[in-house]
Amino acid sequence: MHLVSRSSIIALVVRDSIRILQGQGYKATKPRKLVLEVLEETEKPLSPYDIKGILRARGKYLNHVTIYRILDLLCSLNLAHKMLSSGGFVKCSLDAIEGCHRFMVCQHCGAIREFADKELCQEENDFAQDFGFHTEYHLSEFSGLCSQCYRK
Amino acid sequence: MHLVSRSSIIALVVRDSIRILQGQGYKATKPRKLVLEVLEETEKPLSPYDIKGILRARGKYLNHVTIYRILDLLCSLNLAHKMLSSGGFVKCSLDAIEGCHRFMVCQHCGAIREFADKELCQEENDFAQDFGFHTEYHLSEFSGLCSQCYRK
DNA sequence: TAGCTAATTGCAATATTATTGCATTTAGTT
DNA sequence: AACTAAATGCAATAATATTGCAATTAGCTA
Repeated sequence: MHLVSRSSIIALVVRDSIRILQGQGYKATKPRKLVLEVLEETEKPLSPYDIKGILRARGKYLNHVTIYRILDLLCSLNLAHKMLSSGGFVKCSLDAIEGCHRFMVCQHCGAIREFADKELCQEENDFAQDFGFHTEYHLSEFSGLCSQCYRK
Repeated sequence: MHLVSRSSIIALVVRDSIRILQGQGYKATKPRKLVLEVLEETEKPLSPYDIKGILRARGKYLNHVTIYRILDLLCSLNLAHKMLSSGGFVKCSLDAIEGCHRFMVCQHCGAIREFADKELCQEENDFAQDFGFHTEYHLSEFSGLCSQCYRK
């Protein structure tokens, strides 16, 4: 039961991200909106050329250089992340805890989900601290099966 | 105070890794020993071409294709890992817990260290389980400053 | 709303990284 | 020493990433 449509959620999240960009002095350009939309819709790690292909299939053309630069920007602002497993990029959830990003990647359907957990995050930081290591940010990637794929 | 020399430790670790390879039916070839040595000595994430360069500087030549294939093999056996931050490869410590690898990467000196912690690992898996996610393995990467670089 | 300007994008050229099929070599065995 | 499957090297190619500069555009300002 959905109270709001998927597409309206996407539009909302994209708008939020754009607002963050603007808040940092970056412009709300068409290419940036397009890349954010694709990342938000797809929910799977995408390479720059994946994104280019998806957009082209919709009749939208973006130069690959532009996509590289947009992804760099999004990552620098923690609005996107580069995944280890695939090398692809994913959109971060906006409520992710600063400096701590935890992803689960389903080996079967490829879907990724991001989770924020303050406690676990703190514990990990403490753990590092015990080794005299001062953590700036950390990234955790789980690989396995999501609940739906596990049942099959 | 070192009771054993650094180089003898490296030799030992390399030999252990080679033994694991042989145990799985893979041959103990010169190129594989060379790549393992470099990874073990360097303690920093290295790209295939980094490895090629280091070896060439020592008068050893390996084709880059060979290095790619060796790194693939090592990763598939959990003897090496590809790091998120740099995309470079690092040697895994042999005592790392099955399915759970935790690295700390110093942003200043670039050194990486792997840590195994059964409890933290279990906690993370439980956390995933709560979301209905069944973890096959996970990888955690801390980025920050090591104790030495922090003091400066 | 037109015009201005810095930021952003597109383009072309190039560099870097990765992959493939096949001939040659080598480790581990007999 | 000879054999054989496995591993490496080579050449060609594909895919991915980067750079400098010209053209365009978003967000201002008048």
